[in-house]
Amino acid sequence: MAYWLFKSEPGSFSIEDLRHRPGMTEHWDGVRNYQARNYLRDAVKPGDLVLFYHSNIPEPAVVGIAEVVRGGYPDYTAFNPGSEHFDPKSSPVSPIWYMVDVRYVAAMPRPVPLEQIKGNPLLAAMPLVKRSRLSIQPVTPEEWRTILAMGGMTDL
DNA sequence: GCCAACGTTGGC
DNA sequence: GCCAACGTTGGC
Repeated sequence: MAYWLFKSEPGSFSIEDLRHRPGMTEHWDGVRNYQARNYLRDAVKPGDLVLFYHSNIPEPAVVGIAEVVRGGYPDYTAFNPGSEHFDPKSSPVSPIWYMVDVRYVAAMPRPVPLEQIKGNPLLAAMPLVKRSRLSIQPVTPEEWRTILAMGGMTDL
């Protein structure tokens, strides 16, 4: 079982969107970066837990927890010319892009803002802190525990 | 809205 | 295969 951090712009998909569809799984699609793709295709597995991060807003923050319910499979939005994520180079026979499915687990009692994450020496090695734009990134068990504690979640 | 970081594209 | 140009991400 592994831990991850997934970024999303809340304007397109937020923890609230996930929370308001109880029991439903959501496709985490549209990832169009090779390093992130490799994680989705090869490493993200059912049962893994995810820090849900809101990016590109005045106070970016970790806002909740999701669980992976299906590991990497071809991102079919790449096959659809009508999709904003369409990629003519990807096809069902040789897909380039991958997606996973997640379900809602919890919202943080207190969102953990990027500013606090940057201020915690235990979290200094996170790609997030090192100004990486990577939208799917691994999280160590220690980082996971630290961020959950900062967010007031003691029971996960 | 700006712009730094950095990934991708394409000419050579 | 290099690298300049270009596009995107995402913090501020």
